[in-house]
Amino acid sequence: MRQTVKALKPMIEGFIETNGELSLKRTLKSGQAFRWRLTNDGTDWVGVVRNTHVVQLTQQPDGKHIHYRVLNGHEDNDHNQEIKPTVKGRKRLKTSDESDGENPKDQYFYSQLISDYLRLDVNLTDLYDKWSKSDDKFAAIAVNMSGVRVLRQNFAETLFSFICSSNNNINRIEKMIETLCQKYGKVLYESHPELGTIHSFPEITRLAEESVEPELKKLGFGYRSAFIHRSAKTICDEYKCPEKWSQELAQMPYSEARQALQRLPGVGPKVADCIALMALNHLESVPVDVHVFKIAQHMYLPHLKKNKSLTHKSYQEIGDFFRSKFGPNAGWAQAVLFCADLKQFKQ
DNA sequence: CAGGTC
DNA sequence: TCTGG
Repeated sequence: MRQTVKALKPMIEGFIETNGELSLKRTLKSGQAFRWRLTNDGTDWVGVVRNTHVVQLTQQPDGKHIHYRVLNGHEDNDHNQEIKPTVKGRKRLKTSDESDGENPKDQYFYSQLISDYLRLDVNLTDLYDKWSKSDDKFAAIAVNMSGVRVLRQNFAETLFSFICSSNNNINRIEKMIETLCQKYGKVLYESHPELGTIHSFPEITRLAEESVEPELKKLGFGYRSAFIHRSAKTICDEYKCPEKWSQELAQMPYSEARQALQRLPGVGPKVADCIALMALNHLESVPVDVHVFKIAQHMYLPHLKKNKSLTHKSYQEIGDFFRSKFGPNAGWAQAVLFCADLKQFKQ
């Protein structure tokens, strides 16, 4: 019964093996996702996976496992019909009164969900080795920058998050996205002791409503207010089913997807590349921001030092250089170098 | 000046 | 160019 499930507040948790190939801090707090928060005196990360599941992740002392806990129930969960709240203790054995197969099935579902989000299927050791062999500079940086992963994120959240990112800093981007979720998202989890009520990211159809632009202006979104509303409206008008469109963009060749994305207001080359890399599985996409521009100038392409700012031509040149150096997953290599360049990860 | 875009 | 440090 649904009421029973709600009342019992199912607690699903377990461990996922990472083979030492995941740094939660470097992955969740390196500016690709903006909604993960450190809680419990700096030990646990809390965020939203697949825009439905409020998940708490903890890096284990052995460095080779993460513990996960799904904090919210199963309202609006269309993946499973009914899940019995059988998991309480860690690695608890099944008791005789529990029906066979239910508990492992749930754990499998959630560990798969989280592993998919973190792209744990990708062997990061192999990638780091390959990139280090083809570039000494990368190798020198990578030894102190292990476990940087490119997340597999939602399309809509990535799109509107990076529209907000233009000419902006990470702190303010996080605040703006939180505002979007609180104002237009649905409640996923109520009254977290440190984070308060946790909301989903808004539906595109919600952001397409006429009232959104003036409301966002009032909330301090500046010129991004119009970009957000007009992009949402364009998607709803032209593509009807946003989910289907994102699947089509993922199927297209990278350059075509990039071109299609740039038809949206507020989406230029850099934002389009972020979406392609983080939400459409186009791992050859190399978003070139000021950080990557400086990295390219100092480490690889010294002739660009004469350029004061990024031009269309130098943008293309840097992306092509990364792809020629690091291959089909160049965007991921860029993410590692970018992470190393952020203030918070220096030394 | 901050992870650009029109 | 919006806006906050």
